[in-house]
Amino acid sequence: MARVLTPQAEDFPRWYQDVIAKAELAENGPVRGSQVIRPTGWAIWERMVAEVDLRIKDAGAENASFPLLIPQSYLQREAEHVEGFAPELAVVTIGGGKELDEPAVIRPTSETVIGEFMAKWVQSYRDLPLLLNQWANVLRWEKRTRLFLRSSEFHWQEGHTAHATKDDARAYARRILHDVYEDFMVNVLAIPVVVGRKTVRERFAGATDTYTLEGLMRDGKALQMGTSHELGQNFAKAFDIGFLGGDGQQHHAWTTSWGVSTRMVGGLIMAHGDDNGLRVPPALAPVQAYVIVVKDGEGVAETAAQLHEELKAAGVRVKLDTRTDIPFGRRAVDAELRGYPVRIELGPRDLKEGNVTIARRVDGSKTPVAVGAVAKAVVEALEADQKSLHDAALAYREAHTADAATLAEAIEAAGDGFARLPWADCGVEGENEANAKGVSVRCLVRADGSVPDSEDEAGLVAYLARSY
RNA sequence: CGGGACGUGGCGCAGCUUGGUAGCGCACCCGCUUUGGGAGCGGGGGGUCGCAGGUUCAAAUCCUGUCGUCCCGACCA
Repeated sequence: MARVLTPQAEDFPRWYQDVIAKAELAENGPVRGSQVIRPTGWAIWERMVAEVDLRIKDAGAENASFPLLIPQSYLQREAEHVEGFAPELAVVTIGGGKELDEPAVIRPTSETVIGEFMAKWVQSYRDLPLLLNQWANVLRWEKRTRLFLRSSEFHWQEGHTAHATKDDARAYARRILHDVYEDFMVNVLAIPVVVGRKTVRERFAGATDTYTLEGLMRDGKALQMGTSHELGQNFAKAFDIGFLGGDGQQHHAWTTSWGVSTRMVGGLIMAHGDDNGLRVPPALAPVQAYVIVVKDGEGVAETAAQLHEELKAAGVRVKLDTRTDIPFGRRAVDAELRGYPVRIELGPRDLKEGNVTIARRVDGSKTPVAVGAVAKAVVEALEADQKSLHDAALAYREAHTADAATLAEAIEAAGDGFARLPWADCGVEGENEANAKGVSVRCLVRADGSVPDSEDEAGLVAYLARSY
């Protein structure tokens, strides 16, 4: 077979670009750092949106929409926040041909505008918690961009909540972290993640606590797949989000923010993809089953249409391909590039036996199945492949996670995956030293794997890795 | 923003050293033959060589600048 993609082992970054180009997921836009997400890529994102949105609503948050343009002065109200974002802001200074009295920044994130409105909407402790989310695009003038992983403009979901107490805010930030993000990543994306706490150095600008979910890509580098922050009372004070408590006193609210972005598409590609292209977990896949007519013949088109309907009725997301004017090999390779989990191949040869061929993307297997048994076989295959994709990713991560006794050892081990090192043996100095060598502390976790309340807790373990 | 590489039809590249006005593979269109892993043969369309200057009778080839892309590093979802 002709070589379609650069093999991962030969040049991983090149492989990544090849997959995106050949599977027609996305390409660069005309302005540097911008990206065009093509239908195949956007369909994947839409599925992510659907699954995450469902979980966000289960967690009680409501969707709303806030403006793209934010008065520049808003950003300046929270000292660390401005400092963190100032270098990457795009600022609109002219509108309708006239210089604006106050420049407006294109949102890099919406803590500030949303804070302004929360202040209006929250008066009493009875107005809390206020649980908001918006699906939006944001813009950060990135210096070095990569499709999906880091583009200037990207799409995401940003949740913003206000609570009466610190404990309630913390509980909610953690709830999102586990019940929305971790659940989605593990059960839908089939990507095992290390869930932990960011060090002060890696914390979000303006947050008091930042939590993260770190995935391991097939080149041994870590990817931050999502974050959830406790903002303490920083933004509440800056925007005067105050409320009258049951005690008759005025209090500042405690706020949180949390987000996942189109970066997850990049994570999906790099966590599961192989030398034949993308492998999309069935639970996520926009196209789970691909009915493909290999060759025309007696009753072939009819059976294909019938299977298409049957699978649809069985709740499978299915696509029918009857384009016999395009060689079969090309269509099969395309389907593999796009990572469709299951292909149902049929032509005269199969039908003569009363069979079709079920080809599975995960392991490349092909099995003849009786026409009448297709729906059941497909559903079973989808379920099994969801699991095997996850198990393979988990096995990969375990094989690429090393326990290190010293910082030097950890930096060495981080060349090929996660290195675990007691935080006590690393510390801020160790973190700086590792950073100088291209290795960062991805997060801190407790010995039992749970998420710490503070980085000063005893017995914490640091996960170090090279990262995207 | 620092270091390196590179910009030539949609994609991948050759041509540049030794200036003379553009070529190959894939893709695309038409026809026939094909169709069980990116089909074969024949015919055809498409680029002025990232952009802007300069040198020259003449520039894809030389010089300057600029923009962009990719890789590595500093910063981020």
